[in-house]
Amino acid sequence: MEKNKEIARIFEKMADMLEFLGDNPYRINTYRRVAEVLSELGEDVEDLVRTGKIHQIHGIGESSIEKILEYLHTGKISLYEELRQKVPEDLLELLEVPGVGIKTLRLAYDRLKVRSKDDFIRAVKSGQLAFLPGMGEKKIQNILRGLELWEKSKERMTLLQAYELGKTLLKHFEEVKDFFENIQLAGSLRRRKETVGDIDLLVSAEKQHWGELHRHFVNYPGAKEVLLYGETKSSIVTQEGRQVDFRTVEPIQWGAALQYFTGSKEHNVRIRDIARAMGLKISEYGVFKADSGEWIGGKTEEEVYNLIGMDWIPPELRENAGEIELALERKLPRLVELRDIKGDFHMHSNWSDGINSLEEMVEACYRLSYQYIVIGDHSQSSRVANGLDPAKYREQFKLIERLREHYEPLGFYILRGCEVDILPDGSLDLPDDLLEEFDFVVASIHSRFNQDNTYRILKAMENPFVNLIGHPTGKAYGTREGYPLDLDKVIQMARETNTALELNTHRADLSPEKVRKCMEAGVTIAIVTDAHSVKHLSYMELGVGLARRGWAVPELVLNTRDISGVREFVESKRRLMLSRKV
DNA sequence: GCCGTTTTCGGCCCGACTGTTTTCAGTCG
Repeated sequence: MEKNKEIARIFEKMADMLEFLGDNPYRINTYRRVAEVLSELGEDVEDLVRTGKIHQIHGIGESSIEKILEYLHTGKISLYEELRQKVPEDLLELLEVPGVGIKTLRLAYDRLKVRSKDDFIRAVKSGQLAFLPGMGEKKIQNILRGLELWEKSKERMTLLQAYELGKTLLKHFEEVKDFFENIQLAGSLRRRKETVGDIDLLVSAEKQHWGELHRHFVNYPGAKEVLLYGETKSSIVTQEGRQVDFRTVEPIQWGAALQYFTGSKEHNVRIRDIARAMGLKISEYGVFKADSGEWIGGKTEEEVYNLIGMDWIPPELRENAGEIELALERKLPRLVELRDIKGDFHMHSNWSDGINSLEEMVEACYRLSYQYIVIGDHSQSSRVANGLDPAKYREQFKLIERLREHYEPLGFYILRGCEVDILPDGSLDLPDDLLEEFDFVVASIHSRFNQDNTYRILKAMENPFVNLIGHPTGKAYGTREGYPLDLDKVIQMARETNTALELNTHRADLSPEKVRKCMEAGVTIAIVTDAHSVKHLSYMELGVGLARRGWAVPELVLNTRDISGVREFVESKRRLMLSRKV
């Protein structure tokens, strides 16, 4: 799948370069679309070429196939090489900076002879850019703030990026699986922190294989640079500029090492304190008696925790935020687990802005052994997302009806759903008589964030047919802060109206702290992928991790209910709200 | 550059917000 990513990246860059040169916007758009399709494709592009299936991929035409073939044969795309002669590639990296677009870069290029990233940053900071037309005080401030944010976002990756990179690394080690016993991603990725600084990869193996394992690690195809290459510890920097630390330990040290490298630091400090008070010493090599230095355990994490008189603590809770006290009392809650999840409530098909067809999404969820799914395409006012009008939804109902005939006998239920826009005044983008026909309704704010968002969401929750508020705070990982909102009021209303709040894996919204607030208030959450392709469906595991980080228990996670439980959830709200009306 | 039960040529990329403006350009989702 590495090739898919490489080619997608080149198409993305070509689109940027063509835009810089003022090329046909539709052509540019097409290149972006090709990049998107390639990176979301569930199959290896080389396989698709071999089987000829590449010709059936929607959005990739003859001209693009030619370029793909050229790349597969020669490792290059001549158009890209030509463009690199005309456009300073390095400058275009700044498109990632919020508030900086292609026109601004072009303007600086033409008028200030800016040719590189550093040139541009200098031009902003020295005040030169401010002399150009359309560049007022506020715009300059905006760009400066954008640059700051951009620098910061480069330091840490989002959990999603870390997760993907981690999975690729694990796959890389499958080739040498005979040489080790255990392998795990540790660190903040294992704790499911929303942002991750670097990746920690830990392996237990017999000492004689360590050399081979480290050699395999530094030969990871995605490595750009080897920082460190030793017998127990090696580090690389990936193409994307991410550091990965790799460590080998002996099988008998596995639990202690995993505990040590998972952190957090604050958690481990407390753990070692408690051990010391018991006359013990914990290190990455095991648990020892402090006086004699005798090894007494550490093969598993459970053993480490049990030896100091507490229950094993789920990694997501290891922040010294009350988990240690509860583990000592053996009163930790039973957190939601991936195997509890029986369905997904929020996903898109190519009826709106998804990549895959509805049929493909359905089949993929069936294969995940879910019991039910909700198709939730965008509603009409989300024009960018190609939102559906009532007639389109009714057309989709017919398709769902047909699919049900096949899947329901297999015990798999397709629920009619939508992601309906909450309009600026808090009303919904679809009429009640249509909403009533859905089996499950997600309502979200997508635009006009400067309105009274709290009021909008409260009002939406009063609708008897709205079951879930989509990405309730508007936050998206490190990149977007979220709109102004009184979440406490939203939580209170959610409880009063039997409405669930969404934990959106795609955006990491709700954040774990906010999940915890919901749990304390007894409000039900739903963990959803908001999948726009088949591939995204697999991120459920991450969503569960984020929920666990928010101390989520299965009783308050809607996806742990079976189909009749979900139907009861929907029905009970309708009954409740209608009874209030009379 | 891609696509097609209204089209094999002519659509596709819409609308809000912000900041710079006095009628609009750039960015973003």
